[in-house]
Amino acid sequence: MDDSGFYDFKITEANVQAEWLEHRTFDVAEESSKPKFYCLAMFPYPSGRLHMGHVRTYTLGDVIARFKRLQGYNVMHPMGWDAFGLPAENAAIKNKVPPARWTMQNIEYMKTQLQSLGFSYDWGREFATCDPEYYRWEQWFFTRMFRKGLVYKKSAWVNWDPVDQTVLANEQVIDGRGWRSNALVERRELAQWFLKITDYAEELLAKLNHLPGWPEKIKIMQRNWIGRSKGLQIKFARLEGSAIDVYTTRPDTLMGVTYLAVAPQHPIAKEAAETNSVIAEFLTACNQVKMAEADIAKSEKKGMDTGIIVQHPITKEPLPVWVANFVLMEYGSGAVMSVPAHDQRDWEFARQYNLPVKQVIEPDKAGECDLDRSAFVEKGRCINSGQFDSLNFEEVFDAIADLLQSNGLGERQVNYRLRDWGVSRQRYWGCPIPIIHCDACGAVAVPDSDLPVSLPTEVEFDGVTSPIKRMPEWSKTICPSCGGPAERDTDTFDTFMESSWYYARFACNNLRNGMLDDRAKYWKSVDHYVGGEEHAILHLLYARFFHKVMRDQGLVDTDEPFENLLALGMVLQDGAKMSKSAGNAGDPQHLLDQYGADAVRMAMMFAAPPEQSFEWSEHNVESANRWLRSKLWRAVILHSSLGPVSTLDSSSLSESQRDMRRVAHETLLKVTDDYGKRLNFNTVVSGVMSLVNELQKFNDTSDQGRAVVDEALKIVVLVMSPITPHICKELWTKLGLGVIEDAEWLSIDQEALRKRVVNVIIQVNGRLRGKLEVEPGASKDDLILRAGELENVEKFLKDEKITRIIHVPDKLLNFVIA
RNA sequence: GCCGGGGUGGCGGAACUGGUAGACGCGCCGGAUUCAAAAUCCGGUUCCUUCACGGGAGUGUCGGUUCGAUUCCGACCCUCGGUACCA
Repeated sequence: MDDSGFYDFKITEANVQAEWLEHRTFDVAEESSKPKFYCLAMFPYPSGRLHMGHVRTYTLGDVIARFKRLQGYNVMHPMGWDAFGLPAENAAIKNKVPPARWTMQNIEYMKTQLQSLGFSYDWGREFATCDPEYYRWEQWFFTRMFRKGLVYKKSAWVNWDPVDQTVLANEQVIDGRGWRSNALVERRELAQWFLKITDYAEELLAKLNHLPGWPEKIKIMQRNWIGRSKGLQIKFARLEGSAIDVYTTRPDTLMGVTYLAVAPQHPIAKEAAETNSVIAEFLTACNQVKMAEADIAKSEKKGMDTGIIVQHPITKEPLPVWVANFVLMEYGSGAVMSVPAHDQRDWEFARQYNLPVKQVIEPDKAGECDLDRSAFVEKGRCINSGQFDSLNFEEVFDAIADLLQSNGLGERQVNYRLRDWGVSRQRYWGCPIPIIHCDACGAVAVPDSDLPVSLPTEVEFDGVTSPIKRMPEWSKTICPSCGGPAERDTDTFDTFMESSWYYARFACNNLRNGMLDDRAKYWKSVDHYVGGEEHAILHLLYARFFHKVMRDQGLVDTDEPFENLLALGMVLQDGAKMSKSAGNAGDPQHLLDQYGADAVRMAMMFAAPPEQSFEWSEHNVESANRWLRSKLWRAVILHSSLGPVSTLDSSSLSESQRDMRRVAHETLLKVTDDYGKRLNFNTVVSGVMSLVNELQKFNDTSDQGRAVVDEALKIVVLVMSPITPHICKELWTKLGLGVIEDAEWLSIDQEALRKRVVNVIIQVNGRLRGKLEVEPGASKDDLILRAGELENVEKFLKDEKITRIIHVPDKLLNFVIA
């Protein structure tokens, strides 16, 4: 680190990080004259070691936080741990370590890794979600929702491993078998707690339109996920027994229904199975596919006639009821009316089982409609529909809705694809559900004074049964309502619960007597949220839901948790995402040791724009390290070794000095836009590299030449500092500019941007035929004259008739010939 | 299956509003420096064609709009993410 030449990242990075820690440089408080800026990257699951996906997320978050800090904001940039989850249980089985201990060890190690990457966190705000001081407020909040009627219990299906006698996550079911036992999984029904997220469906949908800072693609995905639709709920009566309800968005095709299809889990299917062993076998087979929509949708479509007959609500004709493996019990009422002529899936099913196809819609215009080849799924006009013939979609929708409504067989309904959020997990390593079951009083919320319901941590964990399910000393308790003997709920929460409100808790992580206080109102919503695109739906939707419930509880006073969202593409390894389950591929540690944090950060930022997925290659770290020491470091050292610099006098510069200065300010303009608006940090790096290349060529050691270099280097070091903060802090000092964390972003000199000459391209029929270097603002006529003199242009215009000449000022001249 | 992305040299990517395709970096090739090496520096590098100037082709595939398309439109192929118990 001496002025004679070499840059030793090990010494500089260690010193700089020690200084940040010692001075608590990035600690932040609420009182400030500056505007607040809350920058947050999705906190990690402490899986053991960081992988390159983490490095990408946290570097991007850090770059934004540091940039905003330089722009004069009071920046909160916290970090914590999403500490509950399945991998801890898996590790506990494998290594015979209790999940809590394994988790805390991981946190300890990963924290050192984050610190060695030089992130500007306010570590005073750190917490882990497995800390009872955190999850007690989650339990408290759940009991508020419970009281408000936002919580209910119903039975729901889970993957059941019949050998290990345990519930399996979808991830743990591989090719239909339990991952450890290899047994064929079955579905089982269990009583579980649900949160009424559907009560907020309308607002969750509507408020997407008030999130201009979110990528359009994420909003589209959420809209589709919520899946609002307008349709009819229709009753198909049976001769005996209760009617079957179906929901349809296409009542215009009601006259074309030829059968009904119900889910294998539908009561009707079960009823049919009672007297028919073949159906019973079929249902068993259907229940051996795991509980994942993708698997259900991809499996071969199969069905069976249940023998049950229903009546068409208008024609009163008898219709058979089939059970079909592709009908989802969770959506709508678990039964659908099938219109093979106008629904592709029904059409395929009808062909497969020789069910009748009845066309009731014809194309409006002379369109394509060949029912021998496929269903006609577009909207059109009714035919073969009796009284509804010739009506269009809207007309028949209303006519049928009115008719069914008047005879009590149907009603208009707005439906959502979004389902209520099942939060019960039959696992150990999670937040205990604060409910007590009493034979006399039913489910009773644990009173505030008894919170938290703590999870015992020193446990024997065999991976099959959750320890708290076989610890009567833990689960046996007294009913808070009647004082009689009662039992605790031994399920734990879905870990998405913890990550649905952690961002708010960072504002007041040390609050002992409440979930949130006024500090959460000071920090308001997260200004910039950074995280992987894989969270586009579930995590982000659940957090949006929680935020609205917290708002209605008076805990926060904004409508949305995340104002701006940066949804990062995946860091791929061998074409797939890096993850805990993939064995923590891509540990950055050896790269940090060999090339340093700045090089790792820079390589990651340079590799690709944030929203794009890319295949990680370690090689770039070496070249980043090379650039930092042999280009950046050397340029500054070379410059400062020549001694003091005089003041820049922009009016007395030579042409080449003015050009050099223009490039510097153009770069500043570009990177300011890249940082602030475009969020493309790869082009920040390439822009700075270009500028440094230009500076190297410039090589002007005159008085004003050095002043130009001095200004340019100041720009280089400051704009690189969010990405490579350690070396830039050192170089900022060497340029005699003080403490870089206290610096302000530089302003652009508009005068310096003015161009002496511009390049105008000359085209013939849109093809490049020549170039002209002219003064800015050259007229079209002038350009035509000078372009005609170019030999290569003349060659193409000779003997041709020019029909048009297109002129884009200071850019292009295009001769159009016949 | 469904929803949402992506596809540009040997590789990562750039081209921001329809206007010079391939910036910047890696790799590779050639050279300088060196006793030699490392490090560093200089030059070249989409493909075909040409001694050269130049010309032709080219941004997943096919088609369309336009004076001009990586950019807009249509169809298709491949690939990645999500698909409600991985987080």
